[in-house]
Amino acid sequence: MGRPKNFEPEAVVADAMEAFWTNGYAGTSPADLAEATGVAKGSLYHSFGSKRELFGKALDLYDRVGAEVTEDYLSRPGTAKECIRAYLLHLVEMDLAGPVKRGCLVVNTTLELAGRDEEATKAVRRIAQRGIDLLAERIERGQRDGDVAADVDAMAVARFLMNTIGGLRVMARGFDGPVLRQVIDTALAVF
Amino acid sequence: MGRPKNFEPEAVVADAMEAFWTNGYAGTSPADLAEATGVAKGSLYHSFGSKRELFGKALDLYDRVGAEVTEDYLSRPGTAKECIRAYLLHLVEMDLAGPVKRGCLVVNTTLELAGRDEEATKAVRRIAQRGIDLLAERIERGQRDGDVAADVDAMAVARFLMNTIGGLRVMARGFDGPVLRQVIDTALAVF
DNA sequence: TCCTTTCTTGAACTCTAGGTCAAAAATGAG
DNA sequence: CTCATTTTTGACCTAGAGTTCAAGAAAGGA
Repeated sequence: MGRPKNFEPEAVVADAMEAFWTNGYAGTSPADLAEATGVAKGSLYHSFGSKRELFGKALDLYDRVGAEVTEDYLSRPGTAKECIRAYLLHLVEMDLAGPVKRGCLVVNTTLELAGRDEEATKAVRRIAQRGIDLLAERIERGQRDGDVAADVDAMAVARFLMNTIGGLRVMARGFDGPVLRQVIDTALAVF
Repeated sequence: MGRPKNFEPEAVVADAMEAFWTNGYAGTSPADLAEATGVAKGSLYHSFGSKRELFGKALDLYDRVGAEVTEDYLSRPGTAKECIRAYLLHLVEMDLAGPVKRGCLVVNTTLELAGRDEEATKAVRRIAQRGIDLLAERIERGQRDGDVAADVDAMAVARFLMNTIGGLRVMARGFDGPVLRQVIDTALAVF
């Protein structure tokens, strides 16, 4: 019973995610969130408790979607290197697609909140680790399939690739497509 | 004539740089700056015009010091790869040394302001480009010295290395020394 | 000495962030 | 229909950000 909700919480979280992604955590005010979601400030607080909690849900959503995309790219046909190249190129294209360069919510959050916000620190660390694990698994599969040399240290390369992704997310703010694609080509030469 | 300044502008800029570096641009209030520099708010505004202008000077100082360190490491004896490895290890050590993980002011600024602040966008882009140029020069020297293969694309590798540095600055927020050093080892295998 | 100039400082001001709240509006239960 | 329950909303509140300013202090020049 009681008055029914006027909005879909999932949709509101998605809208909030877009706002945080574009303007950062501190850069997104409750008023901004109200406008972005179409839900009044008071209602947002009633439903989500605080700006910080809503941000937590937004980061979770970002992570879920991102993990899905990663798994999709890494399970496509082709060698490990082909899959990973396609995945990295996709990330760069996404970064450059929009009119506003907003980078990656996880990287942005890492730099804005890691070290200052306990929960955010753990969250971004967990998300990065999962990305590394997915990459390592794909490289190991490549070794079983015979398209990656057996003496490659899969975990080391996976960590390196995650580092490269982080770098691309920074570089994408100031460099253009050709430069970023050249970085990808150079990075993939390590294995 | 007139009353003499009570402080050394350079020292104040250095203190302000530390504050911005630790807490970010938005995260550092005029009150914080007054405390960090030991100069009253009004005086800071009198001398520097605005928080944004003071930040500009702080970023400039950071850049000058950083370029000096880079040039120092790259001009030390040894092969190109040895110099660059020492330089990257130094960056990681600096990142991990302090009790607070503050990363790199340029990377932090890139993610916080690039795209929102015209001048900051140009500044970080210029700083990154100079880093790339210094790395490319050192690699070319390595080719002349015979310690880097002649068929290496120096500019491509330099861009890749700058990307790796950016990545390390992100990863350093959540991963420990051994992981970061492994990333460096893996990255240096490209040339 | 007095004047001009430049610097120093805390008080004061405006604006916004982040959050709370009370009153009104929808529901289903009885 | 009335009630209990839950949601909706803008008004309201407090704290702090970023900036301006007026009053005073420290110099050198006439």
